[in-house]
Amino acid sequence: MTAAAVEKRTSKRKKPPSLTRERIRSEALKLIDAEGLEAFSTRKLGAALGCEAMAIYWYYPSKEALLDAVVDELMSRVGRVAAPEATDWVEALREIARAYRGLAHKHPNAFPLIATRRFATEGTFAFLERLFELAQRQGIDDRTTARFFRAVSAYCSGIALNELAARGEEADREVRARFKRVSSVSRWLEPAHFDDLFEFGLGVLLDALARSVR
Amino acid sequence: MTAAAVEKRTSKRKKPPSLTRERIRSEALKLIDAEGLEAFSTRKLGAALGCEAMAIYWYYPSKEALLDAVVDELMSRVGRVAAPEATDWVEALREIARAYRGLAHKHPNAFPLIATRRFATEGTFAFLERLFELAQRQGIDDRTTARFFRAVSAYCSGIALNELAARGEEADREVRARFKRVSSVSRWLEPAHFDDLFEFGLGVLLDALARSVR
DNA sequence: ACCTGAACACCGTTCAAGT
DNA sequence: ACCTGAACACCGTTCAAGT
Repeated sequence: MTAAAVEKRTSKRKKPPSLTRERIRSEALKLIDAEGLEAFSTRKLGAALGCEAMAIYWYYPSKEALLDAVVDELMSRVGRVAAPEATDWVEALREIARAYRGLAHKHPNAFPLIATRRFATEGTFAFLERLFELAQRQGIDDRTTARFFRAVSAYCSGIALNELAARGEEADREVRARFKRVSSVSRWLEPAHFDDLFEFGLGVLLDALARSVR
Repeated sequence: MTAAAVEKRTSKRKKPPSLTRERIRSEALKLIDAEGLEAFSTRKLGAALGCEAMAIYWYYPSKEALLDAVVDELMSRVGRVAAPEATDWVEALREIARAYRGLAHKHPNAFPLIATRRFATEGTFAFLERLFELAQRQGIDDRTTARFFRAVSAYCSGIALNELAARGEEADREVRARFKRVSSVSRWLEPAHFDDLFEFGLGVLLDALARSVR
């Protein structure tokens, strides 16, 4: 497309908006990733977008609504990464659990948003719909689906939050040293064992699911 | 004690401070319970205590440190409620899990603090020390102790956060209605089933623990 | 030792105004 | 329709000063 054609196009539709909901949302996530949730503000986001902070309010009614949109995008990603298609429900749940925890590692600053916010946006529902469809095709009743889904998702949220909170816990090492048994057991709770700890609890839950499906 | 005696006492020690770490901490919790975490500020806390906001900084280095102290108090309470003395470790863990979830219901506004903050204060350690001592007396090795402790505590954090986030989720009912399977499974995820869902997942984890102990 | 008060560098959001 | 700019009512924290 020539420069003239572009010119003609853009001059026809009076002028395209420089902001979009998507651009704001993804810039918000980038800022949160870079500087943390506490440091994130609509004013800084405005600066990053090259506009006044108030311009954002034309696209989102509040900062809270914008954060919901960020969560929605991240949750949709979990759904895409772990497409529950060919496998059985136990394995689909395992993949999703891993992808969900992976999200916590990829976006440590944004993850607390997901874990504390209500799990009820468009993108989240779309993803759950496919997951629950698969359960039905496997002949798993709704109650069992609900129970294991809740157990696994709660477990993953908790584990991930725990892992994130453990960053910089070395500072507490001296106070912990005064508690003999805590020190002893804590050896197994260190970051080096995070993968093992996660898979262990997940295995316990999914083994029970596998037994109850058969 | 007569008024004169009181007068003599207080005049001897030049003047007792009107603030203490404990008074500030418990007033902070009261404010968070009443108005929520977002609305909580050092300035409002100052007003509630009858002093300038800045007076708090003589007792705590920052708002963050004060919130850590609030978490510490709440965690110590869980330890006291569920005194792991006479029972075996499986049942001790079950009681603690219930007490921990109970905390979320008693202090819904403060609970996210506990779940997202590092689990490493004086009061928390004192409580864990007793819990891990009990595990040792039962002959449970440190690795198994660590694995199940982590699994159960992560599960409880996640479940509790989930339950709190579900408050006011009725607003999302219309969007959920467009997803057939989500609607169907969600019937079992409603507040009426929260107790059942919690006990179900907890049971799965603790049954596995009971098996591995024997 | 314990607390005040002014000040600094921020917030989210409303609202009238610009283009 | 889309964005600006001033304004309002807040924040956490520093620091000098008071008692």
